[in-house]
Amino acid sequence: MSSKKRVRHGFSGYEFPVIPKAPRSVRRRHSHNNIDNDQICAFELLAAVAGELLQESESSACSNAAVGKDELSDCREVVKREQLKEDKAVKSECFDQGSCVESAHLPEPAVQEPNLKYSLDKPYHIENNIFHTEVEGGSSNLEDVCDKRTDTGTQKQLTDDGKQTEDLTVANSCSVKGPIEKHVNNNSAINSDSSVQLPWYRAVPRPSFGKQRNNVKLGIRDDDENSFGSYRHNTNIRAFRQTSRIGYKSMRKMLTSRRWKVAPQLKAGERSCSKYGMKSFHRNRKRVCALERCRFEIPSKRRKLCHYSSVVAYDQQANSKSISNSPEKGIKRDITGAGASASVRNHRKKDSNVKFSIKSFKVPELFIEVPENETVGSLKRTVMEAVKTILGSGLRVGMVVQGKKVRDDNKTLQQAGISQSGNLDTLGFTLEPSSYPVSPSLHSKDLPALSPYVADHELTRRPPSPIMELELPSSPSAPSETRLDEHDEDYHELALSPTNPIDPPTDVAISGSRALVVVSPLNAEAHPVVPMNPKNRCSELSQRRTRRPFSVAEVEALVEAVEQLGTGRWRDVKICAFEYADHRTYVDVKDKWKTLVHTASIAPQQRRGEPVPQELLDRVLIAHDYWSKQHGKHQAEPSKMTEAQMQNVGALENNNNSVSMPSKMVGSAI
DNA sequence: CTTAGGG
DNA sequence: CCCTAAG
Repeated sequence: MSSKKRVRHGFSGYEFPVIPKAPRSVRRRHSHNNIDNDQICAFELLAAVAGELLQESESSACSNAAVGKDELSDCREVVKREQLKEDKAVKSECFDQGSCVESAHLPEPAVQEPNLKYSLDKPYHIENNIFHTEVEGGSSNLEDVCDKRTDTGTQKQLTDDGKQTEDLTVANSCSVKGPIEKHVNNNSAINSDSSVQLPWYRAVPRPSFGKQRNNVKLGIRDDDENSFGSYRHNTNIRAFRQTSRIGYKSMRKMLTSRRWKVAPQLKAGERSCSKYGMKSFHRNRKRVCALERCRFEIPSKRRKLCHYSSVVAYDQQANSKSISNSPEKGIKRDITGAGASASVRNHRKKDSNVKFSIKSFKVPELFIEVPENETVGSLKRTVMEAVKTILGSGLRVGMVVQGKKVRDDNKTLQQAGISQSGNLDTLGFTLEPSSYPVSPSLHSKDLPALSPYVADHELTRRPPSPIMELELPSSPSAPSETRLDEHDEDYHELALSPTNPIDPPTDVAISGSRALVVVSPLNAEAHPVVPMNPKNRCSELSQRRTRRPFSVAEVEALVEAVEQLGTGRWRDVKICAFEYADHRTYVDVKDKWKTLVHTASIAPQQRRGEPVPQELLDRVLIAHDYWSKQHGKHQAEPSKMTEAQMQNVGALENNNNSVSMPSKMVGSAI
């Protein structure tokens, strides 16, 4: 553990941020009371949750438990073989799509200890992915594994640490989803085949330097757009740029592109897996292992969706089911006549019951760090601790209907849009830290990331040091928070938007988040595990980014930037005017300019939203006009509007090259 | 990745 | 704001 500390410090300035940036919208830190998890059997907890949700379910846990074991076992075998066979292709595939998913399927909540342990041990991504087929033993060193990986030659050359990381990254690309879906209790309208499912974790060792190279950081997190992969690319590609802070977003796109490039490489048959595979999987209740899982992800560009628990609706009669809330749109519809599946019959509360089964819950993301020379066995234990921690630290259930969080607990299901009419396929559940005070208003805010772990993702824009330090497991309650706050302010969106008051503090959440750092007291080798708060992304869904109207100040900054840079260099304009406003991308800026031009050209009565001073609009038109002409003409010199031009109250309709600008002062902005 | 435009 | 074709 002490080594951890050392390492983190080692990653000073030169290092990259530890945690990827958060989704564009909804960036918040979350609290997570460090309810000194009394080792609450996570699964018991889940069982409880499931129990609540399953209105009439008389758990068929016992049976499931037994079944689960077998299936897991089988699945694992299959995975292994499959991986051996299709190794390479799949690996890159999975990686490219950025969804190195791995999930440990934990049998039904009521599972007994032995089984529990078993299932946890087996399907771990670490084993199935990182170590792939080359490592069997539980005592191998991560380092060794790395070497082996690179030796296979299937990955990129090991030229430096970064590369090595990549290798590892690629290696752990496959996922396993061992669906355990045994419906034992046929009498129950609601089949509680619930199972705990770890997210499609992906473990990505972080690059390291010099002495620190002995540590491997595994960002094990919920498969999502915010991948360490993104982070890594980001740093590699743009580290040299001051503007790397916006890299995340860019990367996201890049990854998307890569995914698309990969998809076509699949064989026709494989490609269709996304639908066919899933379909058959759910329909036939067959096991789906790593490879398939990977493929499912490929066509999906909907990664933004969180991994909600899968909900299966049942039609007691037909015994048909449909999985719902599949992150992958398109799949969901294919499953079956989803509507029918939710139909309810013969019930006392005639036609008013909603029946469904929660197939599985996904565990929030985890952040793990272990030394490179860590043993596999130890890492497994670490992960186990992480799981236990996250499950035992207090969870509550969140519900999502049609992509939206249902926060009002007082609503009836009907009011929430849940009825037996068949829309259950839009229903999803999430597990969230129960200590986190949900505030709808706060949720959509773009809060500064104060906590390295919970805030996750958004940190790429900041120097890494503070993050590193905060990872110190030994300082869960350290004053680091304050530091972060201060630090954050420096990097937070500049005071460019007076209309965007500093987001309300979320003390509870913030302070609580730090408690996420957990040091297992049970295992000497255990390492700090930090469950990443799932809330962030889960609440975000795949919705478009939250709308952020440009404030007048921002508009002014934009206008000024355009006046100087022109309308063809949006990236520069963005950097110039919104350097610290991470939520503004150059595309946003460009779009805004577009609308500004439009706004400026229409009657004031037709304008909507916060009125923009006519003065600014005038400047918009002028600048727009100016740059338009510049382009058509001698584009030899990308000259910016000179002072002279700006000072000149010239005619906008100049035919010749001498386009001039009015006397609006450029430097008066802000 | 950036731009430029349509949606 | 999103998505994408182009560059």
